[in-house]
Order: sequence, then structure tokens, then C-alpha cells
Amino acid sequence: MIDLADFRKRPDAYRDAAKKKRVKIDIDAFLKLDEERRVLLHAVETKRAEKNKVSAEVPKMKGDDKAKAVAAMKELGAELKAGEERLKEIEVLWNDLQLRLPGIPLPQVPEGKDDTENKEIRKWGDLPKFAFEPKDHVTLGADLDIVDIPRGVKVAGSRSYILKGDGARLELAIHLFALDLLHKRGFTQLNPPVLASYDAMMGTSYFPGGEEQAYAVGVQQKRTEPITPDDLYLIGTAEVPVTSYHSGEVLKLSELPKRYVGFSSGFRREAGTYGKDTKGLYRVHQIQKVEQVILCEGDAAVSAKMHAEILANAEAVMQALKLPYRVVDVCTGDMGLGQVYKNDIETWMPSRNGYGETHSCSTFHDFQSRRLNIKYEAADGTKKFVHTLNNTCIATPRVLIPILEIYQNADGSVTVPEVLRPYMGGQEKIVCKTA
RNA sequence: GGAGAGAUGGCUGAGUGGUCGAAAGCGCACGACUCGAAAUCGUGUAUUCCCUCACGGGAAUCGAGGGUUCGAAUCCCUCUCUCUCCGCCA
Repeated sequence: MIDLADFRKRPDAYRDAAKKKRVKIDIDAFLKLDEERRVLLHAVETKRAEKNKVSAEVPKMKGDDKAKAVAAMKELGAELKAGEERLKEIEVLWNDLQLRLPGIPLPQVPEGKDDTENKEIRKWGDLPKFAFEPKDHVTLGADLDIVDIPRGVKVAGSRSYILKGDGARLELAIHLFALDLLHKRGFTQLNPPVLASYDAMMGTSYFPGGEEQAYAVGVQQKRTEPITPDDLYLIGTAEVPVTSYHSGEVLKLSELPKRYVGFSSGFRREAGTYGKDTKGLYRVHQIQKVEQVILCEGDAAVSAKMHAEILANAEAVMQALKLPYRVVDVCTGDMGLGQVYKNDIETWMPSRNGYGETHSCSTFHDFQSRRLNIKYEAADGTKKFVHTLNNTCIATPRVLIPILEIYQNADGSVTVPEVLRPYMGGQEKIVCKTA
């Protein structure tokens, strides 16, 4: 949610942002509706003030005067009701549009229509060279009996998988390594619910808009308002519960920034991606993720610093794993509604012969905190909205693609990255047990 | 799943139709007293929205939504949540 006062001052900036982000919203319609709402609101409140005033005087009146006043108020009450009803109708539309107004991208964000126009800002690591014919991760996973996709599909449908044996142990090792690294860097770990309320989904701005990407519990899909019985959604990322952790709270300046790391599964319906990335572990319905979340002072310079920090953390993990990657500035058309700056880390995946997105680092400024109502008491005693940021630290199973493919050996085994060995009892290699 | 109790400001807790946005206490802030502190005394202490350059004014909010009424924290209906006990369960 954006600052409406700011919006009214410079609607063109938001018109421009909507255009660049490819957000379909009629800014002029909203301006008109907003004005209509304010006029009507004023009229209704004036009537209400009159009614309140007279009603307060009624008990002191007697006889004729009293009867007249009551009759007049009865009439006023009817008028008021009509006005209130119209106001309510307008506010439904107003509120719906308001939630779709975009955050304004920072100046450094490149303009572009989609992910093909993201801009590479740096590269790290050397691309692997194989002296043998390398296998892809699906083949490796099957041959080593550590990734069972057919049985995953049997049990839970398409885009499902089962990590098995050393594959399962490797996954956990990756997360433990990342969690340890963030622990050492001052992050507090939260293992949150993977179920979230409508408010949490809305507050983090997954809703409205992303309803069809979320699995809903006990409710039908495609809805814009909370309904019974459960009103719970499977989260796509720990960002949702962790960012919502302090919703409705006023934090002390001295306790900022809050550095949290959420560890959870995430669930995505992947609606509308039929036929896309169907093979292997790239695009699946359930992921496991170590997610960094920051709440900091509502100051662009501070959040920029935090953005760099969490991006560096993720890069540190990739470098420790010795996986070649690049960092891109995500262009306007590929950003979310509320994001003002976003970097992706893309990791080299031999089977794709290219870089594939493995991390996403986003700065929201006060877009989420306005919806979630997370404030802090500033140095001058006023209450301001915090800035929120989040970034993947590591996510599986997608990162297993580069790990398996890059660390494979000519004999079909996979070397365990050195930094992960302590988390696998010192194991150095994953070999085929049945061969 | 069964039975019961409850939801009021930062907290505790009064308040069953008319200056109640809300007593009182605690907490907190400021001031007085003090060398300083404690104690004591005094003053102040919710959020959101609208109008205004500002001073200030208005509206809404006592779990949520609806209703009755000139007027609702108080009456009626629906829902949600919390707590206790029993059952079931990782």
C-alpha cells in the first residue's frame, strides 16, 4: 500500500510507475473516485456531526421542542443512511484500487518488459568444464537414487519429487549450513507456520493478485475476501509469516534493524506455467527455503544498506558452495507491485546451459509495513512505518540442480561441497549404492 | 467434538440507554520538592480518517459485522477469537 497523501501530490509519478511495471490500473479513475469519496465523506460527516450535536441536546429539551428535534433527527438519520450506503459502495471500489497502486521503483531500476530485460551487474565464479559427457540433475538423481521424481508424481501429482537417502541429507545440510552462517551474522531464526491468514497474505502483498498461486485450506480458490471455514493459505515463502511477525506493532528504534531468518517449506500452485520447466526440480509445487527478512528504519539510505547486506549474505553462501552465479538488476516489468528495488541471483545450471534464478532480493520501503501496520518510534517521537526487505539465502530443491550437475564426476558420483560435509557426518561423495 | 466463561485504552479493571473516548489504579512523560535519588504532590498520557499553512475543528473506533433508537460500551442478531474443564490426537 502506498502513501495516499503522496499519491495525491504527484499522481504522475505513480502513473509512470504503473506503466513501467506493466501494472494495469486506471490512475485517473482512481483519482476521480478518491475525490468523490472525499466529498461524500465530508458530507456524511457533517450530517453526522449535526445529528450528534442535537442528540446530545435532546435530554435537556422538553415537550414540543423535544418532539420536533427527534422528528428532525429521524429525517436526518434517513438522509445519513443513504449517504453512508453510497459511501460504502464507493469505498469498496476505492479500497480495491488502492491495493493495486504500485510502489515507485528506485532510480537505478532498469526499465523493461519482462525477465529478458533484467540487467546483469556482476558475475562470480568460473563456468565448469567437463572432460566427460555430463548428466543432467534428473539423470544424476535417478542413477544415484537420491531424487525420485516418478514416485513423487505418483504420490502428489505433477511437479512433485521425493528426495531420498543422501539427497535428503544433502538438502538438510544445505539449509543447516545457510542457517549457521546467518546465525553467525546476527540473524534470529524463526520456524514459522506454513499456513497463513488472509491478512498476512494481503499484508505482504501476495493478495490481491496472487490468489491463484496459493493453495487454500478449506476454501475455494479465486476470492478476494476472507470466508469460512478456515481462511488459511499455504505460504509460498516464509517471507509471509516472518514479515507479518510484527504486524500491528510499534517497535523501538533501538531494536532496529530486526534481522530474521525464516526456515520453512513453501507451496506454489504454479498456475499458468503448464508446459514450462516441466522437467526436473526447477519448477515444483513445494520448496524448502532459508529466507532472510529485515525490518529497518523507514529511511531509504538505511534500507539500501540492508539490501546490500542480505544480498551479500546470499552471495557468501553461493561462494562458499563454489557455484558460479551472476547478480541482475530486475527490470520494472519483472518486479512485483510493491517492490521498489530487486536483485535476482542466477546460478549456472549446466543442463540449461545458462543461468537460472535461485534467489530474489527485494526492498519494499513502506509498502508492506503500511499494509501490515508495522511502525517504529522515530528519534523525534513520531511513529513511522518501517522498511521491509527480504532475500532468499538458499532454496531447495532448485539449488540442487547446479550442485548435482557441477559437482558430478566422470564415474557418476557427486562430490559433496566441502562446506556441507560437516553437516553430513564428514561424507565426501554421493555414490551409487546399487551399482 | 461436548460444556462453560470471557473479549473495554500500554496494563489491571469499573461501567447495563443520554456531556462515556470512557472512572479508578498501575505504568509512562514532564514539572515541583531534593545535593541527587526514593517517596510525595501537580500536569499530561490511544489510534485512524477528513478539513486547515497553522491555531484549531469534525468523524470513527469499548473483539468484528449487522439491527433497534433522536441517542448504544450498554438492548437484539450473526460471526470471530481467547481461556477453563472433558474427549480425541502428534
